[in-house]
Amino acid sequence: MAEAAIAITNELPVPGNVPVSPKRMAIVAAAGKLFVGNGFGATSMDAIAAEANVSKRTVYSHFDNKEALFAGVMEEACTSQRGEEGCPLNCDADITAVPPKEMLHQVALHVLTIITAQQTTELFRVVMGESGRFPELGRTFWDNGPGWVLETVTDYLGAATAAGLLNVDDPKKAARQFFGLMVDPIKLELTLGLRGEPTAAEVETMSADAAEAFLKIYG
Amino acid sequence: MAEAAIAITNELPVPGNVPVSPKRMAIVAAAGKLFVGNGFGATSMDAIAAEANVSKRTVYSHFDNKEALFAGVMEEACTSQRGEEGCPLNCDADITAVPPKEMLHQVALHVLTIITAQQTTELFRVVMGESGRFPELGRTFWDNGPGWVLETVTDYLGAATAAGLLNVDDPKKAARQFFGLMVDPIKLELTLGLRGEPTAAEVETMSADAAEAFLKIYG
DNA sequence: GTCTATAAAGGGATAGAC
DNA sequence: GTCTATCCCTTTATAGAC
Repeated sequence: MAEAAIAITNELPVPGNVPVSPKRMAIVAAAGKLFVGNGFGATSMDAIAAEANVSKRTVYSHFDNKEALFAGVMEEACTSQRGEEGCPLNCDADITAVPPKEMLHQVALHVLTIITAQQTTELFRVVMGESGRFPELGRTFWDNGPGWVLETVTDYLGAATAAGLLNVDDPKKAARQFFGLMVDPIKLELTLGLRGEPTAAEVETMSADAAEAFLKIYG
Repeated sequence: MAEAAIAITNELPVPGNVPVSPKRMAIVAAAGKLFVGNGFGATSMDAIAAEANVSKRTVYSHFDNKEALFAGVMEEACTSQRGEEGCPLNCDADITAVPPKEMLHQVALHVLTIITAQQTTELFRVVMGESGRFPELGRTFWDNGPGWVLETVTDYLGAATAAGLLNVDDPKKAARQFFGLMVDPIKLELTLGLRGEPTAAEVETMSADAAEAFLKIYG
């Protein structure tokens, strides 16, 4: 009986067998669209309910208030954009089998492809704008994005140095420098709306430049 | 008669003999405080008028609408924070007389001191959050901040290479790399509220590291 | 769980006197 | 330029029926 009810109200089970209400998903999707488009303060719960084709009372039955809904949207967005699977540093193969230049190039390619995407930029804007008022939001974003990259690269640089492929004295500092060489100031220009998403060729060039510059420091 | 009226209504003339209404200044200051604290969408014109101890009608007599007021706040904030005067690249002395390492160190120190300040971070958050909806705002911020730094550093790197002090083939690209080595990912951590303003000693270390790393690439 | 209806408050913008 | 007073609309959140 209980299982039948779950089957009816949850048409789209997600991996891990966690049942997610389709109405809840619609609300989160609608809220995400409107928060990104209009900002947090200028988005009304009315508009979210209308966009989700759901009554306002239903919104409040899933989320206690506007802030909780915002947090839900960001959690969803962050986890759906992590993209760990495609990362060259996240495979099972021996990372020291690939030349560092090639490895760093691939990592930069992966990271830049994700963070220069239009959708990422729009999410980024909202997170930046609201992280002053939602401290936990900044932490969630960091852990699911830049923080994860830094950690992963730090580990790689340590391993590559241990294998004699690189000459990195402080892997943490070096990872931060590589991060800076990759993303700046392109990320800033994108966020400020001063340029559009780069082409694949441009991303390729930026990645190669970042890897090359990094190797001149630690090669 | 007209001069007398100006003298009465403008108690605080600014350098350049441009008279600025004290009420207008109060409005801009109040709006800046509230926009930073609550975001653009969640800040009301009522609240701004109250914070400025001014009637709402007075706000509308100085700024046509909320957007115009926001633009005014950002223009003021950007110009007041440029800090060009203290920049080592903006003095009259011969820039090639100083060793590049020392010069880059001083530049990084100057830039990092400005952009890691609490006030800058708070402004930065608002600009990021709203630049999707106010394209001109992103441009204004860029021109008065990062864009100016990049341009200035690009010029310096070209001059230093011409003088035989550096070996920079592409000054524009190199300036962007120096920018990345300086500000990332500390700027991101600050914006996300994950850490507080660094100490003077930390800024000093970051500046030295950036200059040192850059010279390993182009020294 | 979901809806319609509504309460209670606050939003942007304006009119007209001084 | 500045103020008081106000229009008209939208907001968040809740009540009560189904």
